[in-house]
Amino acid sequence: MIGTGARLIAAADRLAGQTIEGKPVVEDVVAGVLRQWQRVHPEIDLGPMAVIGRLNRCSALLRQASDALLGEEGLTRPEFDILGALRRVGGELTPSRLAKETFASGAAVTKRVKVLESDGLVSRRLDERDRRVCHLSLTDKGRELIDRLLPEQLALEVTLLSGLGDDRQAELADALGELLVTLEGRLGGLIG
Amino acid sequence: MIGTGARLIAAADRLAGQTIEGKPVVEDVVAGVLRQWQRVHPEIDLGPMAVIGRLNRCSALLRQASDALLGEEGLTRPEFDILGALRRVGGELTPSRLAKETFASGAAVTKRVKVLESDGLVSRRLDERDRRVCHLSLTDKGRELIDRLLPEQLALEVTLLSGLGDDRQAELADALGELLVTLEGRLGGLIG
DNA sequence: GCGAGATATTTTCCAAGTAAATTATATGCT
DNA sequence: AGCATATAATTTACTTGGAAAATATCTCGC
Repeated sequence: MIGTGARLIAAADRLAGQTIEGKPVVEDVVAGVLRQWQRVHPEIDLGPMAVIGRLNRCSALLRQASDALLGEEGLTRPEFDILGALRRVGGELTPSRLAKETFASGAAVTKRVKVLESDGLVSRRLDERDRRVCHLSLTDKGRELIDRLLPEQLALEVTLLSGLGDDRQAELADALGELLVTLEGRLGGLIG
Repeated sequence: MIGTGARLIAAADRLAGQTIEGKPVVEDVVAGVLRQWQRVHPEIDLGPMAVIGRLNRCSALLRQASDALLGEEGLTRPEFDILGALRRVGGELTPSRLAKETFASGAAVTKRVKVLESDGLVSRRLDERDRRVCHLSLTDKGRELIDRLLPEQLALEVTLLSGLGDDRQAELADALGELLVTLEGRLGGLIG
């Protein structure tokens, strides 16, 4: 039987280049929503919705696709994020630091780590100086898993993005980075 | 205690990517993540993560900001989405149609509508032909609320996006729309 | 007209997340 | 030293969302 991941990649492949002379054959769902609003409230400027509505929808669809891939491997996305954070920092993290790295609450990290520990993917070391603290790290099994999954995940993402040319992708990354800097500056203080 | 030292390390980490000439003086959080991965796996192409990581993070921050605004009005975002869908279609919707419009499960719609009905924002009309079906619409109170909230929401979004110039916003909307079309094509059918 | 199956909605049950409380420990002030 | 306060991690209590079951009704073919 063929896996969901393979099916996803096949589906994404089939989508690549579904344009005529650079213009989309069909408009995206947000365009329809914008048109509906325009009919009801012609006086309102819907510019922000054209950006943010699409951003949210793209995010949701991309997330669903990669959740499906991770699901085949028996991992949830938040668990994957924890393994990823531990891998990319290259050493140990405390639960609270891990919460910041993965933008999650402490309680959520506690629960996820408990599962990952019982799966033998993460191990815990107690701090000698400060007995409130513990240090989490990947086991060999955990490192092997994330090192196998990351390329799979990226390969799926490549196909998901392949409807856009490389230059367009770079443009997107650049604009989103610029936006993200201003959002972090504005909201980071307020939120976390 | 670990706090002071760890905080210094964290601060140093945050500064690590800053450069003085032409390059970004402040970078977004995803840039730091990419740098960490690059150190661990220099052979992997992280291009997709530069796009998708930022996309997801922008989406999360924007959502938090507008959730906060809606929270002040006593609404959740999913509830707002339901009111918005009913407003923009300009008439009635069945629960199942509403579920499709708001990308939610039928069960979630049932629960949300129950709350909105008890708040006097949504009303229900039974179909005479087909007694399985009902038709939902906004009450006057519901329409007034969404008509007051939508401009507030858009005004907030304008300020959130104001770090980008208008041309850059249009570029973003365009690129995201192109991406969204390809993602929806058959991925939407396959997954959602 | 009457089953068999299809469809619309709701309900049930469970998984997962958070805020707030709790526990345990460390730090700072006097 | 000793107590008030701060911090790290976990636990608890509660909320929300979805998948699947349940309910109610319709439609089609005979």
